[in-house]
Amino acid sequence: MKQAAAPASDDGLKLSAWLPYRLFLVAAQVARPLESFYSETFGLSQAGWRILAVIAERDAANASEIGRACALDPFAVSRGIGQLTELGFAVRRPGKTDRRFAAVSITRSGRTAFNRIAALGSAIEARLLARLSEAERTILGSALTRLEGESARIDAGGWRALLDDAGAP
Amino acid sequence: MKQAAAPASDDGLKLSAWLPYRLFLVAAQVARPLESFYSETFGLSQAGWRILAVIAERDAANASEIGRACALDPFAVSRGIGQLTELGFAVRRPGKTDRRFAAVSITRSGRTAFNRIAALGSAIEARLLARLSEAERTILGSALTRLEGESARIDAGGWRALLDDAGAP
DNA sequence: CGTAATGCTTGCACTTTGCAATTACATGTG
DNA sequence: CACATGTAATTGCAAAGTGCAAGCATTACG
Repeated sequence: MKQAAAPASDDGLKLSAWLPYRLFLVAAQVARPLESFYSETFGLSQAGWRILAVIAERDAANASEIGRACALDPFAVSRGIGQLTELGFAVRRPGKTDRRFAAVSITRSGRTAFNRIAALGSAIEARLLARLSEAERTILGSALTRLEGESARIDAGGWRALLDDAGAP
Repeated sequence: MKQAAAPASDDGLKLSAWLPYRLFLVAAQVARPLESFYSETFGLSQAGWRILAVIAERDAANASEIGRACALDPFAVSRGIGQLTELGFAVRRPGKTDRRFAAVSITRSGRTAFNRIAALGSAIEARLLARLSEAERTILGSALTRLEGESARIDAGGWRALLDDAGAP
């Protein structure tokens, strides 16, 4: 049997031009320096950072709220919170009315850490935005809102749904 | 010591409005159905899929070219190629002139698999693009090109560089 | 030739992840 | 009021993935 180099492309999907990959690439490249900062400075994981950012803007949250807010499954949230409490960046307290929902909130030192990371994060965002015109920023913002919505629907539908409706509403 | 909920936000970084996170979110949500498709259908890993996509558009590539093309370190590339050859989706042949550079190329069945995955990928992209106007697509495309460049520079510079030049060229 | 450099692979320890089972609590039902 | 049922969160463990030192094969250079 031969099994060798087939001539050239059949389907027109070029990875480097495929929208999801391009989004991923920017996100990944930009996440790397940030990640090495918070991981070597605070020993924080990616999930830990995301959760920290979420509880920094709410003043108490339960695990499933956090999960929804930063696209993390319950396991990851639980472990992330565990890490944050170990580091002294968050506290868990049993919920007021329903004690199954533990209320997680950020501590003073958690906020300090958050602010240091956020400063870097803002610097990164500024660097990116500097490459865009005012008009482009506006359009990108509104386009992203729609893309977020659509991608959530795509995710929820699963891959089977994608093949059926090759041309459906 | 008290360590409890601090009042509210200090630094103005809202995760859900932070550009890199928004990009990541779309990319991640959209990648999930695709990933479950190729993983349950072909037993392919994420790295495997990326490499497959790369060798589908070149007709022979060495490991470091592949690595550069899809942002994977040499170890991951090596293992990914290993997986692809085990699945019969790629072949390694010693390089023509310099036999340290093994030439990796896609097989017929690899191309078949690629086309099936690419069909799904294109469907996803189409769903996303359908949410944008023609003008938006153009602008998004050109903006992404610049963001890719800038994010590569940010990545290369590391986090120390980001704090220094709070206001540099 | 022999030594160094290059491209890639492998083995092994370590970390992360996915999932079943578990705990803890709340609520509805006879 | 006991008891089944449902829900939120956690934990233990196996599987998968990752990072890195060391290895092999090959080429380049003195």
